[in-house]
Order: sequence, then structure tokens, then C-alpha cells
Amino acid sequence: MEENNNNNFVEAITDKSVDFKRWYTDVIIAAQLADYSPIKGCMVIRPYGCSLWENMKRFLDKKIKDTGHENAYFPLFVPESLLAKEAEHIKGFAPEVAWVTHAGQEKLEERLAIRPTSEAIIGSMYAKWIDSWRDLPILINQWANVVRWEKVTRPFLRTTEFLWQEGHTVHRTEEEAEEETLKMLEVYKDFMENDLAIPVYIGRKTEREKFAGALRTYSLEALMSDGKALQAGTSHNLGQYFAKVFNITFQDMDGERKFAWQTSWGVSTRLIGALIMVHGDDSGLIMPPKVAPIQAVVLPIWGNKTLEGAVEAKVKEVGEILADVCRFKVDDRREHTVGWKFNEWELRGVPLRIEVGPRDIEKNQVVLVRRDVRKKEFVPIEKLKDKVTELLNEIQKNLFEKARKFRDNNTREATNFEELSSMVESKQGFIKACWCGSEDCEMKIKEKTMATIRCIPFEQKNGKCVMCGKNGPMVYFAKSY
RNA sequence: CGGGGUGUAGCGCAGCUUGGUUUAGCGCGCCUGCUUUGGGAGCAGGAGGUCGGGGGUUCGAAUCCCUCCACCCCGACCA
Repeated sequence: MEENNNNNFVEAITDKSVDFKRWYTDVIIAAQLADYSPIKGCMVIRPYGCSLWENMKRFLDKKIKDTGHENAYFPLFVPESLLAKEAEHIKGFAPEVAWVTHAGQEKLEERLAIRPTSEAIIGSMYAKWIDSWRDLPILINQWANVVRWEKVTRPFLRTTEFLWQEGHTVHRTEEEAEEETLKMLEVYKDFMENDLAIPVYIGRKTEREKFAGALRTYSLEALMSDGKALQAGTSHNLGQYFAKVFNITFQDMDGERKFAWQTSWGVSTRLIGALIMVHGDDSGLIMPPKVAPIQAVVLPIWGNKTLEGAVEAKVKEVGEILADVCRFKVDDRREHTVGWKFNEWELRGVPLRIEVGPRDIEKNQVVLVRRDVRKKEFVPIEKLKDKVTELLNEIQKNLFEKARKFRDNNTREATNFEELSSMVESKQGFIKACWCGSEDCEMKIKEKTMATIRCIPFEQKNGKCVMCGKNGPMVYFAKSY
């Protein structure tokens, strides 16, 4: 345990620079976002983490509904016969599907898969519900848990069971489906950048990286502060693949029976992992104010016995002022000193700290300290309300700007393979480079550098493939999670 | 799923090489009381362990052997 009187008061967590991966799990455990469970690969999301997820859900759920979607809930189980109907899709998931084979002692007549995703079960229902072009579009979203038996798991980033939302829509035309796919990509981008303060690059996935069974997959790619990229969300144009498998047809305006066009899109609790790795520092988490479970923590500093009553009264007054301003918590625990609490709440990433002590009572003020820049301010009680609102907004903006600058500063351009290779090796981050479009070159680059094509952005300038020299689009390469 | 590492109190560790003065210990945390509180407080007293599970060797196993499990790191696969 190292002693340091200036900056490093945190004993519980490893420094980011020393061991980023360990820092990541240390922070999660110490901040009580989650904990390991007795089940391999499964974690418990503790109240603090759950509250964060609920806040994230609230923002995203509203955006999903504002774009015309409704929530529904489909079964956890998928009969084997249904899942087996299509080959390509299930081939992508087969190794990670968990099966229910028994009910009590009795063997089931048909095995039930625990959904790794819900295309099959939802597709089978859509076939029942759709008959005419007038039934379209169907715009449904579900918040659910899914299970994928992963070999390697890490809290939030990849767990055996995880929480997510999956949108499943059906459209009359290919154009409409494509429009929906891209619309939701934008909804996600808006959510990630404005609510989570996580800047993302968006673009199309390569054939190799796309969702099993999809026509086209689009993704949002974020840069973690260790220089590795993280796929933060995906939106798929499923084409007519599942429609053909599950016989989702409708009679069109022209009287002809046609296969429907589908999309699916999802983001998961992995976003919590992203949030931790984008904003956190050596002292712990930093929560973007919009989704922070606690936006401000009020800490009474008791002083000597004769002043306690006055401090208590002032804390109560502060509480009343903040009541409809932000989500706050008064930490009046007696068992810890105030210094201890400073560190504790910094570790847990609360954006604003409000100190109320004997010296403040005389001046009718409080002390505000920002978590992101640790700046201290003395604020008169009558200005508290406006100041808190202002600071929370500023912190939200600052976190995004900081992350965007980091991402931009770590996005480099390579014109040939040697440059690409040395950039991956020495700097990490995103690397813009041209690629001919062949899987062959994609694989070669991956094998030689460990970097993969994260996405092909929409705004294009073509150039020579860093591998073979043929003409092709500029893409983002990165080592990724 | 391959390669490596770890597993002793809630957490971090020592003890293991060379089996027996160990009744398994230390720091932090925890409980009780008093004093404290503007950047991880002090004193006093106290609770807490089938040494990851199972099997074996031995008069005797935390210590040696086998096996299983979990977690971490590095690779192949994925949100």
C-alpha cells in the first residue's frame, strides 16, 4: 500500500497506467457497480450499477418510443426446431447457445434454447401477425436478458447473461428497412454522445464482421482510454433473410404476395463498460451527470458539538433547495470521517460534491467540488440552485469534449502497411487507412497487426489499399475489445 | 478452447522449498465504547478460518501427490 499525501488517496484500485484491465475490474468492484457471482461468467449488477442502467434505459427508451416504436416482450426460450430453421444465423451462435433439456426429472420432448438473441422467436410471431401491407411497418422493441455462453467473460463487456434492448422491425420495402436501420444508428449516436458523453464513429461493418444472417450491419465504435476500440452498438438491415426462413409475407398494394424486409438493432449493458473506460480516472469512476445515479452528494462537516445542530439545519436547507434540481444524496454517516467520504464518492464517480461545514454557516455558503476537474468553488446559498444546474451541464459537456479530443488525438491516418502496423503497435487508437474491400486483405492485416476493421464510415474518400494497393474506401482500423 | 498464473478470515498477504513449537499468523476492514470529523482519525476491548472442493501418501498435511473447480493474464470467437 503506497502512501502519497497529494493525489492518490485511493488504496483500493490499481492505477490505470499500471494495469488498465485491473483498474477496470477494481473500479467496478470498489464502486459497487457489480460483483462476481457463484455462476461462471455471470455477474450481479448491484443497486448502484442497476440505477445507472435504469437511467440509461430511461433516456434510450424515450428516444426509441419517440421514433415510433413500442415495447413488447417475447419468451426467453426458443424451441430447437425454430432456431434450426435457418442455417446461417444459427451457425454464428451455435457454440454459445445454452439449452434447457429437462423439466424436473423429465426430459423435454424438444430442447429449448435460451435466447442468444430473439430473431427466431420474434420472426415466427411476425409471420402470424402480418398478412397485408396495411399491417406494416411493425416497430417493436424489447428490453430483455439474453445468454451467450462465452469462453472469456469480463464484467459488463462480455458476460454470459446480459441485459439489452433489441429492436425488431418489419417493413414493406428494402428502402424503408434501410432507412430504419440508419435512423436507429443515429438514435444510438445521439444517445451515446449526448447522454453518455461517449463520442462514436459510425459506419458499416465488413462482410466478415457483420451479424450472422444480416444484409448489412452498421455499428458505433468508441475509443476506450487505453487506446482500444469498443463496439458500442449495432443496427442491422436483415433484408429478407429471416422473412424467407419464417415465411413472413404480406400481400402488397399491387396484389402480389411478397417477403417482408426486417431490421434489428441493439445496445447492451456493455455500454456501462464503455462509460467506465471512457471517463474514469485513477481515483475511480466519473459519471456523466445525465445518467449518474447520484448527481450530487451533500457532506456535512460536523465540527465541534456546539455547531452540529447548525450544520444539520443547513444540510436540511440545502436538501430542500436541491429537491427538484438534481438527484442527490446526503451522506451523514458518523462512522466515516469526511476525508474518507471525499474519496469514497470520487471513487463512485458522483459529479458534484457539496460540503456544508461550520465555516460555511457563518458565510451562508456551501463548497462545491467538481469530480471531473476537481475545482472547488464557494457558492452563496441563494445561488446554489442555479449553480448546481449550471455545473452539472458543464460537467456533461466537458466529459464529452474531453473524450472527443482524446478520440480525435488518437485517430491517425496511415497511407501504407508499415505506417498502419507501427501505429497499431506504438499508439493504438483508431487508424484511418484505405482497404480494397477483399476479405483476403482484411484477414492478412488482422493476422499481421491484430487490428480489425471497426467500420467503414459514410463520408468517403477512396485510396489505395494498404495491403494490395487496389482502390478502395477509407476505413477505421483498431485493436478492439 | 489452447498457453501461463493464482487460490490461506470480508480484502491484501506471510507460512509451503525442508510435513511436527501453529492452538494457523500479520495488515486493513468489521463489532463495542469513548474521543474525533474542511482530503481515507486515535485509544482500549472484541468477533471472525472445514487453509478453493474431492481423493490419496503419512503416525501426522495449509505444506507432498492426483483430480476437479473458480478467478486473473496472453492468444482464437463474440454485444
